[in-house]
Amino acid sequence: MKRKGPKYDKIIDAAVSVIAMHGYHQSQVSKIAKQASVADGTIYLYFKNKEDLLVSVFNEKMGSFIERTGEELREKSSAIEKLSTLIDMHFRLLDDDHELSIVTQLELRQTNRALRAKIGEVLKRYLVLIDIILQEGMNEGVFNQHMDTRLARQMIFGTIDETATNWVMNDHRYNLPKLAQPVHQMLVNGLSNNADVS
Amino acid sequence: MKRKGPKYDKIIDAAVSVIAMHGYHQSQVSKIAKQASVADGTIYLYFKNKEDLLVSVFNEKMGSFIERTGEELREKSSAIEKLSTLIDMHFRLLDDDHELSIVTQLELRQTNRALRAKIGEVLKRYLVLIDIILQEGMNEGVFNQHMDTRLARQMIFGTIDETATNWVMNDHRYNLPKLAQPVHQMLVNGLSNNADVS
Amino acid sequence: MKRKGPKYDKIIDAAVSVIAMHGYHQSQVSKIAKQASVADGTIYLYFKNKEDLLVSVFNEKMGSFIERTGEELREKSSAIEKLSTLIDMHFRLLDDDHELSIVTQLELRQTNRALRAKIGEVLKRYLVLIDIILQEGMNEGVFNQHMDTRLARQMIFGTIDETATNWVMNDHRYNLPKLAQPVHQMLVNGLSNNADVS
Amino acid sequence: MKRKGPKYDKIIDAAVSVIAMHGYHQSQVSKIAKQASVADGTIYLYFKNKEDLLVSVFNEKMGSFIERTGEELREKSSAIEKLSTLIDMHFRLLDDDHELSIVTQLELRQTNRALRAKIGEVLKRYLVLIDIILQEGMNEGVFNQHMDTRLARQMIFGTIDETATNWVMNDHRYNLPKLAQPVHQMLVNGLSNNADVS
DNA sequence: GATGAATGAGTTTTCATTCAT
DNA sequence: CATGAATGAAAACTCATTCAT
Repeated sequence: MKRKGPKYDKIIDAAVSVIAMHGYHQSQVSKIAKQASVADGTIYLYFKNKEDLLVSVFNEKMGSFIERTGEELREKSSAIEKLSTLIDMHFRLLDDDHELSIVTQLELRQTNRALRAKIGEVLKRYLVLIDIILQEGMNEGVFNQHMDTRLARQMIFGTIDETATNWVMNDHRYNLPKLAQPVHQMLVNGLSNNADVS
Repeated sequence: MKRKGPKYDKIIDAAVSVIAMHGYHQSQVSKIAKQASVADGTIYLYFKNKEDLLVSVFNEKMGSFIERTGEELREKSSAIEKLSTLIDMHFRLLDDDHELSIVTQLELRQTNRALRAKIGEVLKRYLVLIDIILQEGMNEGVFNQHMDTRLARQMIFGTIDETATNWVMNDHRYNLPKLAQPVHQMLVNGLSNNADVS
Repeated sequence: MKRKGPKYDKIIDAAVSVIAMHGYHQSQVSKIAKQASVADGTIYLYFKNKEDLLVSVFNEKMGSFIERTGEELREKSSAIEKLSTLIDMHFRLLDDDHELSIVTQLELRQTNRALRAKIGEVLKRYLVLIDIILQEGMNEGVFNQHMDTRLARQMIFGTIDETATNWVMNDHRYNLPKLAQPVHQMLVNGLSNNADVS
Repeated sequence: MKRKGPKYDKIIDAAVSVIAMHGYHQSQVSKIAKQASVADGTIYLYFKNKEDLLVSVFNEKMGSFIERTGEELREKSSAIEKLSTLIDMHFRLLDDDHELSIVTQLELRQTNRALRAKIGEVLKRYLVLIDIILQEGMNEGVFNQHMDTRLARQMIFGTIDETATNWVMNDHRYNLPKLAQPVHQMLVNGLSNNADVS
């Protein structure tokens, strides 16, 4: 099981392309192999099976993103800034690669529970970043110290994810990164009409 | 295509049961038929095809829920109360039928885009309810009058949905309806440490 | 098993219509029943099963034709005249009812061997008429007395049938009865350049 | 879609065998695959679908026959000889492969119109051979120059086909090739009692 | 007699994976 | 390392026929 090499990357990229173009259910291994200019059997030299390939797609693309995000966050001093950065980077990641956005927001969701469980494993590292921000904000005193952090995390992730998914389902018709700031503001201040804080 | 009768309901309920128990991809028509104690062919007297059955499952269960919710909201006088009611009813619907919650939060998502598009049609009527609440709250002056209502709707739905999905993925281990109040509070006031608590 | 009554005829006619319009493989019992304005089950009061219905269609339509032809032939005095009459009546039968021509020449052939065997039974009575003409012509001395009558019968029937089938496959675009005379001439004199013309 | 290779031929031959033995409607793909000693899926490496396989059966068997016949005819100098050769080769083809004769004369006819249309395409090349003979005979002056060549072609083909079909339906009980000469004689001279010419 | 709701057997085709070369 | 031909399991849907009313 080679996990590196030029063909490994070619297969990953081919998978994103094919899934984005033809949809998850029309993305046969043979189609991905042809797009990657390798033989069907070659895919099995690099991936245990199709599920492993799909998890790897998510892992490769999101894994490095999560790391970069973590690094970026460390450079910000306040929780408010960190949350803003997280949303901004998330939206820009998807805007920078529309194919990837289709794959992660739409296609990779129509998979069986086992695959989504493994994807969930990767996502956990992202959710940890959110938890850290929340904790920090509460320590700083800028976030409500009585809130349920699990709920807060679900609100943050659910809002970002729903916003991104709607953008993809609307064929990327509007500018997603521009929404980072208002989304951030809304998460921090909620719906209510209070004196602005952000 | 008979759309009523005792067998119609029996098949709908059997589909929910089978999908919740065995998962979407292991829910063959013959399995649903057996669970409903009808012949395979009988299903096709009531539904055009398997996709039609699945859409109908969602429609039957969510359609009446959306109506009931709309009626309930009309009895509440403020946007705050209405939002609170919406979240509460949503969580109680899922808590009242754990099988249904598995089906709507997990299994019915791993379907092709065509099916999800039809499910989306039904959901739109739910999102309209949210929009009405938002508009009302802005008119009342309790919601921020400068906010992007589309984003606000995505925050509300995304948060509710993510919260519900996490609850299902944690095997309904904790009490979901109890989360309605804190979720509502968080949506209204955001993460920030405001003095006031709605 | 009622073999008479107004519904019997209505079902037979409905079958011809439906088969001509939708083709053999799209002619379900329920479609024929609807066209005949009876319930599906009613068909089974008049016919043992679908095969029995189809054989009856052929029988009803061809049976009386064969009888009429036999009577007509008896009024002709020479074998030449009789052959001419046979071809003429055959072509006019099909021309008088285009739906029937589609059913007998195209649709009823794509059936299983059992059904075609039963249709063959009906046809035998027609072939007997041909045999009688041949025998008579040989006795009269106008037909070649050394010929194999089975072959002659196959030539006559094969030619008539092939001519009719081609006409149907060409959407009845030309006048079939007009071909009776030249077909007759060709069967009697063959391809060769004889001086005499019957 | 590989169209050559040893398995291609094995599948074609297996199809003829299975159809001849079990009949068209009892010739499932899996039965043909088993007979050919390949997996079911292998058939779809060589044929687009079952219909494509069946058309290919006809094409492979009749296509080369039509070519051989065309070549043979070119070596004959007179239309009379050519017609004689055509009939003779046709009957010998069927007599050489009884299984094939069952398939082409009986089983392949009980197919839907789409399939028969494609088979008709192949047959057209055979009918062209007949047309050439007819034209030549008319030019030579041995065939009636006033005859309708389309009718003549239908008489020739209808007679040959009907003769062959009857032979198959009589379980090949008599010698078909021996009938070539009398059939030829009858086509040329017709039924009438003229001085022999052939 | 007439109805029509219900039955349930039966088949083509796809595609992830293997393994001989 | 790489290939790609071959494998074979698995499932939605149709429709002739029945029988309780």
